[in-house]
Amino acid sequence: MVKNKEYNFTEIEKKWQNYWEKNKTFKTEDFVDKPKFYALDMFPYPSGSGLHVGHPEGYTATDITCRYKRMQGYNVLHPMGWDAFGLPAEQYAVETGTHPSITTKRNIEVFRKQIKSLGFSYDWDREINTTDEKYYRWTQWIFIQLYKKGLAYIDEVPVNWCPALGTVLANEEVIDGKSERGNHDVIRKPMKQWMLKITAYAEKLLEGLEELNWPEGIKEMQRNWIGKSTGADVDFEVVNSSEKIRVYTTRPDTLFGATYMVLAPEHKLVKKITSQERKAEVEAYVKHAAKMSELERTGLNKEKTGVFTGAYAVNPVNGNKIPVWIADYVMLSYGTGAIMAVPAHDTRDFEFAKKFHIPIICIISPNKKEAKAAGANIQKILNGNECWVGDGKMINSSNDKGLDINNLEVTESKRTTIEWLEKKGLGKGTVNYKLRDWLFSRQRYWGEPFPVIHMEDGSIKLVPEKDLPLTLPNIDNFKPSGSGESPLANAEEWLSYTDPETGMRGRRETNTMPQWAGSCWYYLRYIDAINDNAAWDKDKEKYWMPVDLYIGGAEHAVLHLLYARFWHKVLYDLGYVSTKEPFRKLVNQGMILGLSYKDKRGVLVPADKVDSCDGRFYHKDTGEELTEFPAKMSKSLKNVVNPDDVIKEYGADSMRLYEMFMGPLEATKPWNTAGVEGVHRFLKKSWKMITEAEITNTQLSRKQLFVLHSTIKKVTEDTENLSYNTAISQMMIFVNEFSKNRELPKDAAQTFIKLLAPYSPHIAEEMWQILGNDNTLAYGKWPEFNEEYLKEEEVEILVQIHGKPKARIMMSPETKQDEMRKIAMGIPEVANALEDKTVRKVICVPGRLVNIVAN
RNA sequence: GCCCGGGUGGCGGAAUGGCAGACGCAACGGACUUAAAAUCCGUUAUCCUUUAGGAUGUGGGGGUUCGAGUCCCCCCCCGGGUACCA
Repeated sequence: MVKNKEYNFTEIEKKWQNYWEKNKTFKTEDFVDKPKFYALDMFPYPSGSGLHVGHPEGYTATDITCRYKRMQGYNVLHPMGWDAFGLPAEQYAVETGTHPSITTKRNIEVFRKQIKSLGFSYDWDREINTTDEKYYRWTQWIFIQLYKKGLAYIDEVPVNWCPALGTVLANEEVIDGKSERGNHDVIRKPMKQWMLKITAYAEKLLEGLEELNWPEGIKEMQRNWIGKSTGADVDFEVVNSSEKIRVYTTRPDTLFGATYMVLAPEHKLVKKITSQERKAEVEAYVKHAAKMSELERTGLNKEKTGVFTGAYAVNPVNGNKIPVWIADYVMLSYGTGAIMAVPAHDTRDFEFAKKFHIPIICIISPNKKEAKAAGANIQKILNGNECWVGDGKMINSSNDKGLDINNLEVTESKRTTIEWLEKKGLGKGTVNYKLRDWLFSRQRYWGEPFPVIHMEDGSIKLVPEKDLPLTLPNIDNFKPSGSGESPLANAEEWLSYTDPETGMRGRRETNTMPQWAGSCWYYLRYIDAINDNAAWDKDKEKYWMPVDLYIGGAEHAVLHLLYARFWHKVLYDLGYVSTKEPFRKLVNQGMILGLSYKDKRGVLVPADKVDSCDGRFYHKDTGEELTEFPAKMSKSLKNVVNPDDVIKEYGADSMRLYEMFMGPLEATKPWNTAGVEGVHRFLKKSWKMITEAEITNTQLSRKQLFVLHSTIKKVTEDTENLSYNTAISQMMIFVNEFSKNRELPKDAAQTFIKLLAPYSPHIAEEMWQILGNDNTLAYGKWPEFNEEYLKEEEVEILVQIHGKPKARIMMSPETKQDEMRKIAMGIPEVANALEDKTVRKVICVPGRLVNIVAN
């Protein structure tokens, strides 16, 4: 046994990382006869700036759980890969001419090295890379399956076109209608784009959420994104015209209050119904609206605008002639692109009607209680001078054609109105979703090419599956083509195609797929990462799916998770996967902030300008006292923490431990390097406890048994619940207790090492070896606790009078309530306090307290 | 505006409706040392009080309860998401 060795973490960590790699300790076999556990990390985009401390947070969490599960006898799948297509590499290529594949390869190498230095137990044989043609071959294959199922189509969709840059920009590259780079004008230009019909799965995506063990907040965000609403389509006849305007409304009950209509400026009826004298004004407005981006139309302009078309329509419930307007607050893309406006009961319509002096007719008498709570003036509402969107009873709502909903509540009147509309053939009940089809093409080089050829007769030909992958041509000019097409439009040779059978010529699709594509199914490829015959083996899929634990950032709450669920559901319907949902349990790790400093005026001070002394902070130059506060890590604040530096100074084990000890996994929390010091001290103390104590075979004291078994219990339960921070606290308590003595019972030592192993695996392996074991601890048996040792003979019971602590007394936790009461009343202090008082009630909680109510 | 989180010591945080502040950081005192670092021991919510003790205390206000950080109602503040979705 090697004794009194210093805790040389650098050496120990290198030694065990080499050992695991050489022995393929974490290579995962399929079909092992053990319960399976699939833990997935959201794979990173390998950026040029390397890993930041946010990445290892989630990775450490899954790694702890995986190591813990292995020790509990699970067959664990824990893979890692690279989401490596994307804009930054392409922009770098435009600037420097370096091919994105070179940048990507280099960045991946840095990322891999950094991730490996943390000692994660990934099965590196399953590493994937979305830019590898052996991978994207199958991304293309899935696209073909989507296409064949009728879920992929081409549509003319407006894109952010920047004439000055000659390129199409992503939404995030456009700021206030100008390009982020160069501040050039950006206009919306329609282009032919691939769309995926995610709307066909809206209902399934909504229903599927029910069965998932996901944070309620994320599920709610997805529900809102899908945005299901029920209502009715209603037809309004246009006066002096054969046209009808169809509107979608969630409030068919308010038809009697509809005093005007609004069409989206792009609505196809606008041209047909506009009167001669209004034509010029309407056209000008349409032109103006077309220039604005959707964000400008919706987000920024609070003030309502619109113009009257000169046309009138007939309200189907009462025959009233109502004016038809156009306004940009109505979107073509939602519902039917036209609305009936009920200004008395819709805030947007109310604002609009006020501005343009359109009549406002109240048809709901507000629920008095609700109106009072909302601070509404009922009289003003009834007069049409205030808007009421709450509940109430219908008024002024009957006609002579058999519809009378007066005095009905909202729900009932909706139902009655829809029935009446359907009977008269004027409308029908419908369901609508906010969810829109997914714009699936990008005018970029660095993405998956579509396996599609546009033939000269206008037809679309798919690249035969056997000819996949369709690889990216090797080009050297990554500048945009100038036409709005991707740089692929310059790859003449690659573009042209001649059908080998018919001789017909065609041109390849120049769009590429968005970054989402590769990440939509990567969890399936890990299952069978090097299969050249199929995207994955169905039996392996059955064995491993679904993912049991998926950890990643909340920024992917909606899009990535919704898109991946969509593809998964399609693959399920096609019989390629066996589960309806891919990710059973989802956890979002919180953001890690840096510590920042500001002076009294609130001016931020970069961290390298700050001196600290006695727990206070001062400006290096001015000496002014500063306040410390958490803020997002940024280069300008100089508060970015690099994991490499932390590992160099404290080791990977300390880094892992601190990432988890900071607070709950889901919480946003500030990084404080002093905290790393704390957990590092704990590891040093553990090391000393094991290496310096005399390891004996002596019996544990009762107290030691209690601490040992409470520690097993707490670490087991907390690890199970992903409450890693409190598990670590308990291990600290253990070490504090057991390092008091010179002697350390071997059982306790070995048990502790096992509990620590998932958290700080390198030091655990080393200490395990020091105790004379020669196998890796990776598959060691997880300790179990014995309830017997958790029982205490005597516990301190609190005696309260009126809920105020009065005395404390030791007794067995088994003591019966009557007995507790008797003992408590017998305490002199208590008896004194109770003199000349009548005891009204005594509450006895065994093992806890006695509360005496007296007066 | 709406939706989702969250407000607990100097700081990160802990607490099945049952003694608020576990564990860690920082600070202070002490031991060891020629000294420092490291290590070890102790103190540390606030206020009053010499001690003993007392009062206050989980963003604010009400409520339920013998008992509320925890449950209910109202309000304030911070973070994130989203935006005229008819």
